[in-house]
Amino acid sequence: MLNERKKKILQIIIEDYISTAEPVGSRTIARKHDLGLSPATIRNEMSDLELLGYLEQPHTSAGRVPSAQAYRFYVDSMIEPDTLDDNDRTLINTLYHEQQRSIDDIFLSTAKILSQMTHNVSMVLANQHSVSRFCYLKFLPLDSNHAILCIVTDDGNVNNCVVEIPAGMSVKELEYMAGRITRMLEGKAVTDIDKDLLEAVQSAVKDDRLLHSSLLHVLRRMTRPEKETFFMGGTRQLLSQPEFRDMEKVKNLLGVLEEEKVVRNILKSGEEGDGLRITIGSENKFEGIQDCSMVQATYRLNGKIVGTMAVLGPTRMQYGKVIAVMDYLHKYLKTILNN
Amino acid sequence: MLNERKKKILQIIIEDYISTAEPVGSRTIARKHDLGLSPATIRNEMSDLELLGYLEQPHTSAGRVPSAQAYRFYVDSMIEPDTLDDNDRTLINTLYHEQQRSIDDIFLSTAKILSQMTHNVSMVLANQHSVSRFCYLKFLPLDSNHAILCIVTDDGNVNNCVVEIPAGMSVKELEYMAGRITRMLEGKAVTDIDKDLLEAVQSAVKDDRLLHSSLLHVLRRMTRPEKETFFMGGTRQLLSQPEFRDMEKVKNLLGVLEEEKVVRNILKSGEEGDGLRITIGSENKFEGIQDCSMVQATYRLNGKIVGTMAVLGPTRMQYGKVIAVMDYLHKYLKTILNN
DNA sequence: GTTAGCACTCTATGATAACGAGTGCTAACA
DNA sequence: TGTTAGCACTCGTTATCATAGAGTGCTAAC
Repeated sequence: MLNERKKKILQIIIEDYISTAEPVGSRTIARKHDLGLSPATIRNEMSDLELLGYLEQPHTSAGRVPSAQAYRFYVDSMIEPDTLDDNDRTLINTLYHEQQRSIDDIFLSTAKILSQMTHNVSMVLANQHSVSRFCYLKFLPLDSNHAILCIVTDDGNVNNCVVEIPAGMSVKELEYMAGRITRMLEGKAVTDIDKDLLEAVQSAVKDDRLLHSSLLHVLRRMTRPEKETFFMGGTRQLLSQPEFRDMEKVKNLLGVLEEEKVVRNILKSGEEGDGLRITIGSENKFEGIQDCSMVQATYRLNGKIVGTMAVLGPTRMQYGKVIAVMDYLHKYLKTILNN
Repeated sequence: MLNERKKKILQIIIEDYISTAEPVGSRTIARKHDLGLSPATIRNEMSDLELLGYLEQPHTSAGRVPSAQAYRFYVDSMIEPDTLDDNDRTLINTLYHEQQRSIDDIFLSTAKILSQMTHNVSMVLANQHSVSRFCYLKFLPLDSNHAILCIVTDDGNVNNCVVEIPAGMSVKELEYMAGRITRMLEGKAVTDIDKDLLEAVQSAVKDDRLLHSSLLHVLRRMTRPEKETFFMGGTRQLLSQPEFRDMEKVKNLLGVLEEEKVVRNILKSGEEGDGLRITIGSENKFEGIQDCSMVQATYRLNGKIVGTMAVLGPTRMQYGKVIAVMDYLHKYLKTILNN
């Protein structure tokens, strides 16, 4: 375990590096902070810290830079979340009140705030349907041989699909079939679709193949991940970060971020954890973002995931600030979502 | 008017610059192309072309670079669209057949192809509803005091919104009201909503304010631009272009592209023109993309706009190739959309 | 255990020179 | 009169070199 002095020095190095992006040297530390220690002493401590794996040297005559291990230690045991100052708070409030028509607008604002305040890429994934339940299935007439298959959920959503009315089938029969299927699905959560249920439904319409495939199509669409709204913003902010002065790095990262499916997966995989989840550098399993850090928060309503948001940036990230902003947004979202 | 020789030389310079991104000098031209002219003669012609506004010199001892005016002339009077080679054709076919479930998938593929084949940013805006017409309005029951207001259009779409059932209103009354409104809207195109119509509808429900505002909300949502699906891709490709080696430029452009609304506007404003529309450099009215060129194609079905796609890149763009790809995609989309 | 001192390392910076591609001009040529 | 060879000149790029500055590690003294 590190003694107090080593801890203190490590913390100074990390925080200095986070704010300047320059390797930190012993002289600088001695000058800037009144530790009552000479550069030489600090040098010795730094040498130890390097051996222990907390620091790295870009080259012999540069200062030292925190390792991923150092950030992990920092985040786990010595970080104290910033408190947002008044500027930040009013900025958040302004951005939120710009327009707050739909849920989507709210999440869009959230993403904007996140990237604007942390100068990193922000991502928000909102799973609006995770808590909804089936109400009933109904056919709405369209023209002489088409109808609209509608599945209504208790949150008031209508999932629909045009179907061809099987030749020789009367409206009555169609209604009867809708009633049968309704009874099977009624009250079930959309996330609870499973093989058994699908098979049961299949049996109810097995005499008509077209109808069956349409029905499955709607059911599947209701639960498939693309149904979740997704926002991302702030790629521009990244370019201002000194670590991305190298074009190759930017290209790599943008390549990943451009693939919406990949990003969705990254977010999905981080949902399991409860509350805040911080992934540093190579702790991340996904290719292309392994020299980045990610701070992710998942929101639950009655235990079910309703959304997740994340900030992605260089490992040299203002963890304290990011955590503070996320905390604040969390509370905000909670009250909004409860209405 | 330029004489043939000047034209020829201008064309060589433009095409050379497009492929190399380096200023073109008289010696290079003489060496690469067998014009039967010495560098000195070419130099004289280039000097003339510069005076006429077709060429620019980055600095005295560099070669010359085509001006926006030159590109305009090139595009208007001397370009011959490339023909796609077999590689390109099979690449397109492969990408299209990856998955073609929904209309959205098709447009997504289109955007991907565009950016991949032209190495530029691609944007696609699909207005799926522009040709649809009202069928009827219906209330679906939800719970004891809520219903779902549904507006069905003849393309089989259901636009819905949860409404509170006014206290003391019976199901019968609700159905009667739905009937009245249906008769007003029946057969009208969604794009034909105007003030008069809205006022007429208002009178039908004026005794209930909540219902009225919900109804307006749905009607408005059906026509508002955000309803149009939008895709963009290929920002990564841009970074490979030598003109974007300068970080500031990249930041500016990304800043614009990140604002989905702005990009939608840019696309919208180019829809008026028929067929292909090419905007070069400062011909573009939008800030931030004024040193870019844009090639845009708008698709119509029965005279109504159903979608528009565009390629955005540096003014030094392979216009011939871009046009060829767009032409090919146009035909492809036409046949698909007709089903 | 702490610190001053010193030699050493390595990057960044700036100056200088050489190079090369290109231009414009002039004079000669067909 | 249009074309071309020749030449001086310009200017960005590249290479080389010296220097300054920040930092390190080690040793010896406090």
